[in-house]
Amino acid sequence: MEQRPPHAEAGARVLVVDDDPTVAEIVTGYLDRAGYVVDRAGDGPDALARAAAHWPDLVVLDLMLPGMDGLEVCRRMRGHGPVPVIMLTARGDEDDRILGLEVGADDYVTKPFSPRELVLRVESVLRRTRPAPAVGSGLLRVGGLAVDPAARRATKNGTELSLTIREFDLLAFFLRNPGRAYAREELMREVWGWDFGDLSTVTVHVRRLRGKIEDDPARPRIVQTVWGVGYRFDPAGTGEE
Amino acid sequence: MEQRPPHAEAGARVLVVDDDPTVAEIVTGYLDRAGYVVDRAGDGPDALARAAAHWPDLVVLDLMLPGMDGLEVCRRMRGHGPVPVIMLTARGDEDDRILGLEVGADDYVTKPFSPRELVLRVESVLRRTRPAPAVGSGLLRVGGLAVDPAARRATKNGTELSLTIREFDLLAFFLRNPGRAYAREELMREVWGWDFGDLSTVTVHVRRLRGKIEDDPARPRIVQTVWGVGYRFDPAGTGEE
DNA sequence: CGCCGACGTCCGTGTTTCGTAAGGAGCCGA
DNA sequence: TCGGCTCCTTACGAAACACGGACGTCGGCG
Repeated sequence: MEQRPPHAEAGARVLVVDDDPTVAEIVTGYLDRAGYVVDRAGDGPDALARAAAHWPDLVVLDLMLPGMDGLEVCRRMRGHGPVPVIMLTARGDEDDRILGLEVGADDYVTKPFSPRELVLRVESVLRRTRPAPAVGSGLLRVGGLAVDPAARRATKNGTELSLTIREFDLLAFFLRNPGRAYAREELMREVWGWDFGDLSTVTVHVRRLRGKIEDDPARPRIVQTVWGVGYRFDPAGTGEE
Repeated sequence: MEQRPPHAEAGARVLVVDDDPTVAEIVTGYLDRAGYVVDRAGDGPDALARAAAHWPDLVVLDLMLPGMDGLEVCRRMRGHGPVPVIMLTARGDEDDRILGLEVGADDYVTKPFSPRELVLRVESVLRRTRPAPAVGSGLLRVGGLAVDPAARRATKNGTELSLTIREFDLLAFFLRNPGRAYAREELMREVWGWDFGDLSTVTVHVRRLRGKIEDDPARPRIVQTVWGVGYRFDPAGTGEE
């Protein structure tokens, strides 16, 4: 009995975010049997962390979450890269629907829902967005720096850089948002997905990144320090060709 | 029937380089229907010649070409001028990806690919490489002075000013409210966010700012003193060009 | 089990920036 | 011209800040 639906992309990665263990369990079970690789998260920060570790092909997102709500999670996720999102909303709550669509959800399912319906929607959205997982997620290139988010590779002037996960994400974020100054808090939120924590963590990772991409790490030109504010990625600092 | 997708840059010129007539035909067809002006070349020299005749806005380049290969074509093309390039590579060939990164492709598509995906990538790259002119993006400009709050950069007649936080905020406030006179109390409230404090603080910072932006700090023309009142930012004083 | 890399945290240090004080110069009205 | 008030200028101590080095932990891998 071929249980796998015709359009289930083999091994597409789905991240399920719901604070209700029962719901998450059922949904996970169905998606798993449908042939997807399923990851689970119980709240917003958890979701962002897991997404950072393994970028999902689609996110099933409960609108109501403890702490950071679904809209916020969706917005931040989109900050890292384009990803289709299916929202789970309270029954017939029109406001929720509107909010969901505004924030850019690709579809929504109202509770209570049938798990089979959800699976169908997942398939549908994946089919719809499949040819374009790369709109905006293509190669990032600024000056002599190139980052390939899909392959998780980065090069400078043609030579490959060996970056750690954090360094890579940090650099990728900078390439996606060149020229702007970011406070450590923002970087911590956008790259780490944390709302709190020691900000010196950011400082240290910036230093480590600099050590790998700057010609003279003591006098950085690519990732500049904005005194009293944070850091800024300067496109002009990347050794142009 | 308006077939043109919303994001097609009107009449952008795309050069398709592929030695396989079938592939070239299909790609050309899709790009043409998407609203682009498409040119075709079957090999390297041909591509260079056509590029010389009509410089393209973007090149879709097969990596495998008879004679001169895609990397060489890309390199030579770049020698004549900056142009975005999308590489067509063999499926999942990691080496090709690396090569694409090194040689400076802006994106790559692995064969076999869906023509629709290619069109989306073309749009994406064109959108990316043609950054919208920063109009209404919060950039403040008066005369020769320019302040970019997001980047936290300030320039005078094109040369960068190195301002401290307070100086920057002060200047930004002035640029946002030109021509009006402000009491020290107001500046302290608006820029510092304090309702109390030594007003000489404002005086000193105004002086420091003057030292960095005035041609002759002893006879300030940009930030003028309004006797018995406070200070006024005078647009006419900014060295217009 | 031990090794090693990645990560987050902490601390000492040098530098930058800030706020205030104080003396001198400038402006204004009598 | 003089006195009073305002503004300019300089200087300085204190605080804030960024940086580099180092350490302990955790997890993966041999």
